[in-house]
Amino acid sequence: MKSEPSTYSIDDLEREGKTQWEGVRNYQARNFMRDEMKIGDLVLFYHSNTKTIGVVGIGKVCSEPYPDHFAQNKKSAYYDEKSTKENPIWFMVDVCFVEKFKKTITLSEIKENKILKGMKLVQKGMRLSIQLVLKKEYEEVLKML
DNA sequence: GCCAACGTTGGC
DNA sequence: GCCAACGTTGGC
Repeated sequence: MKSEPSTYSIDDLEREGKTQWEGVRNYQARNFMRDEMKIGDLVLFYHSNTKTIGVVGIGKVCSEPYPDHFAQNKKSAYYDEKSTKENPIWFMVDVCFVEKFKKTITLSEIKENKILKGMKLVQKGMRLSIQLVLKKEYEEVLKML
C-alpha cells in the first residue's frame, strides 16, 4: 500500500497503531481492497513521492472492508457526491502497525533485484496505490533488509 | 518543477 | 463507442 509520507507515513502509523485507509478513489484499488483483503493480511508499507522512495515497514489489515464514509463528508478532500450512505461507492479497511524497518528498501533496489522483476510495483506505468504482492515477492523484499 | 503514463469526463 | 481534453500519480 502506497502513501505519501507528507500525508501519512509509517511513523504516523507507528504512533497511532492503527489507521483508516480512507481516500482510495480508484476502482481497481477499491476492488482489490473490497474483494480481496482479509483480516490478518500483511501489507508492505510504501512511501511514494518523497526523497527516499520505497518500502519502509509492515502493516496488517485489521478490519473487514467497510464503506469509506469520508466520501459523504462535504468537508473532506475525499468527498464524492455520487457516493451515498445507501449506495456507497468507496470502501476502506483499517491498517494496523506491525513493524518499521531500520532502513528503507528503496525502489531502485527493488528494480535491481531480478527475483522481483515481476512485482506489480516495477511494471511500466503501474501507478495503483494498492497492489497485490505475491508471497514469494513479500519474502524476497524482507530478505533485502 | 517537469513530464510520461494512466484514469476520467463529456461532447459528438 | 470514440477520443480529445483534462486531472492525477509519482519517479526523476
